[in-house]
Amino acid sequence: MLNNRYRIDYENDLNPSQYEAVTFTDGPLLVIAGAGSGKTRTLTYRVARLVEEGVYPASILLLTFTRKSAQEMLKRATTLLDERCEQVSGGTFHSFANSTLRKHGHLLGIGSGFTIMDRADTENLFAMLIKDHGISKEYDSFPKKGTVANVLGKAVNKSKTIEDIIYDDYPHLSNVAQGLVRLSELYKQAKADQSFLDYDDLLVFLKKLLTDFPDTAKKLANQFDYVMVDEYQDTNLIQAEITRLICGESPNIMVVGDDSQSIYSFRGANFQNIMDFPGTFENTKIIRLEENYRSRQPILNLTNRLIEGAREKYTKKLFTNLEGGTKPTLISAGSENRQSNFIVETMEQIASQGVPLSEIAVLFRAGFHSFDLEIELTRAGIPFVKYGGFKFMESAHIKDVLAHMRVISSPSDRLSWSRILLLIDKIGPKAASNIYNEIKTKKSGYAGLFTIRPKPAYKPGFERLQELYAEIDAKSFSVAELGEIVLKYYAPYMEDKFDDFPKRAKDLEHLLAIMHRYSDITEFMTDMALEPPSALSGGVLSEAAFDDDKLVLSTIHSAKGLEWHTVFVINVLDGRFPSVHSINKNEDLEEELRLMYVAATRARENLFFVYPGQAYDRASGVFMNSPSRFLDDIPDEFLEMQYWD
DNA sequence: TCACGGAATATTTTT
DNA sequence: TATTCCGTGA
Repeated sequence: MLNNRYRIDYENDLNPSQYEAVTFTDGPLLVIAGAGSGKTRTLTYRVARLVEEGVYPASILLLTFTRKSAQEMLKRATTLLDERCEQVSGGTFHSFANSTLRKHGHLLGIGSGFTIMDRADTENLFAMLIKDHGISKEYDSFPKKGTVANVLGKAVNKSKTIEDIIYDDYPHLSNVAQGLVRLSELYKQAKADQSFLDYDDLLVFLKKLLTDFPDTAKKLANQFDYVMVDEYQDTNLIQAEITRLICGESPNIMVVGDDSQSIYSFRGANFQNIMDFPGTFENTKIIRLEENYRSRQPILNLTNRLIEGAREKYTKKLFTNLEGGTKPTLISAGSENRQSNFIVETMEQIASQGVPLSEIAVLFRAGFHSFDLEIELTRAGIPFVKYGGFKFMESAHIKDVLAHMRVISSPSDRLSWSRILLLIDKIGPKAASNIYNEIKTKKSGYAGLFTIRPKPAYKPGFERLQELYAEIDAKSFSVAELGEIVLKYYAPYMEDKFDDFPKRAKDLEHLLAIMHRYSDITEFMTDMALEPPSALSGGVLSEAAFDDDKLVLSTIHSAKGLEWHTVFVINVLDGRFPSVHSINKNEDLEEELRLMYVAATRARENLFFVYPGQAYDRASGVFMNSPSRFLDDIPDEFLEMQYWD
C-alpha cells in the first residue's frame, strides 16, 4: 500500500543488512562494513532515502576523508533520486572546519583571511625556524624537517604530549626532546603571527570552538539533523570529538567503518574510535555488512584467515556468492629483479587474455619498493601509473606560482616571500631573510618591497620583482588575470630551473584554467590546499590520468577503497612487509597485518604475493630472506607456493 | 654568502 | 626515482 511512497525500491536493491542500515534513521547507528560489502552503495541509498522522506537536504551532513568520495556519493545519490541530493552538506572534516572557522573563527581570535599550510609549507616553516633560532646547533644531530613534522604532527593528532610521542615512537630522539618542544612553541607562534593554519589546526580549532562556545556549537548542531561519517576507523580523537559535538542533543548519527582496515594510525587515526562509539552514544544500533560482492571465494578464504590473526573486537566473516576462481599464490623469486621479471611476464600473460592493463595492479608497502619494477616495466615498454608518495600539489613550479599569489592577500607570509626571493639570482637564504624583515617592518601590506634598495648583485632580478608587484597594485585584477601576470613573470625562471619546462608550462596552463573558476583569491588558495586538483601522472597535472589503459602501481595506502581484476603484492618479505620499523611493537605489527589485509581484499579474480628470496637492507645491514610472517604459516589449502628462480 | 655537484637516503601521507 | 644534504670554490 505504501509502495508508491518511495520512488526507489530500497528493499529490492539492497540486501537485508544494507536495507536495515538505510532505513534505520532514528538514533545512533554504527555500520561495520567489511571490504567490498557495498559500503558506498549503502551510504548513497541512505542519503536518497532521507531526502525522499522529506528531510531538508542541507540539514544532512556527510563527512568523508577525501573530497572525492563525498562528491562521488552525492553524485550517485543524485543519479539515483534527483538533484535535491546535490544540496546535501558534504565534504571532508577539514573543509567543514575551514568554512566554519572562516565564519566563527573570530571568537577564537582567528581572522577570516587565514592561509592554510600544506605539508610542504609546514616542513619549510620548521626548517626556517630551526635555522633562525640555531636549534640544530645545540645538538650533535637534529632530525630533519620531515621527521620533525612527523613527530610534532603525531603529537597533535594523537592528542598526546611531544615527550610521550618521543618516548613511544622515537626513542632515539629523546636527547633532542627539549629542542622539539621549544620548536613546537616557535611554530605555534610563527603560525599565529602570519595567520597560518595547518591541517591539524583546522581540526584543533574547530573542536575548541565547539567546546568553548556552547551557543555557537548549539546553533551549528541545530543546523544538521542527520550526520553521517565515512571511514570512521581512520578518524583521530579530535575528529571523534567533533563528531560528538556536532550531533547535539538527540543524535541521528551514523558512522561507517571497518576496524580491520584501519591503516592510518601513524597519523593519529585511532580505530578504537569505532570500538568506543557505542559507549559514547547510548542505545547504538550496530549493523554488520558481511556479504562481499568483490572477490572470489578462494581469495576471501585467505583474507578471512589472514585477519583472524588480528586482535580486533568486531569479528566478522565475509562471505560471497562468487564461487570458482583460483587460489591465491605466494611466489618466491630468486632476487628483487627476478621478482620484477615475474610481474612483467605474468602480467603480460593475463593481459593477453583480454584483461585491460588498468585492471591489473601492483601494490607495495612503501613507495620505493617499486623502483626495480619501474625500471623493468620501462624496459619492457609497458605503460604504468604510480600512485602514492606525497607529492601531488608539491611540484616546485606550482608552488612557485602560488607563492607569488599568496603574498597578495597575505603579505606577512614569510614562506611565500622566501620562495619568491630565492628564485632571484644571487639571493640566498640570508638576503631573502633580510628583505623579508624590511617588508615586514613597513606595516601596510608589502609597501616595503618598493622602498628597498637592492644590493648590486641581485639588482636586476629584484627590480623585476618590484615591477611585478607594482603592476599588480596598479588596479584590481581577477584571480585568473593575476595568474597570467605571475605566469609571465615566472616563465624565465621556470625555463632556467627545469629541463622539462615545456611539461611544466602545460601544468601551469591547467592551473590557469582552474583559476578562471574563482572570483576570490583567498578561496582559490584555500581550495588549492584543501582539494588539490586531481592527481599528477608522471609529474604532470593531467585531467586524463585515468583514461589511459595503464598498469597501476600503488602504495597500499593509496589503494584503499579500490579494486582490480588481478592484484600483485610485491616485496612481501619479512623486514619490508611488515617493515623493520614495526616488528618490535605489537600495535604497529597489527597495523601491518591490517595493511596486508587491505592489500589482499583489493583483488577480484587473481591474487599473487611475491617476495625476493634474498635481499639486503643497507640501512640496517641486514639480510632478509623469509616471506612475510603474515603468510608464513598459512596452510596450503589457502595459499599455493611457487618458485621463480 | 651563494651556487653547484655529487653522494646519501627513503615507511606509510585521505587533509 | 627524486629529494635533500653537505662540502667546495668563487
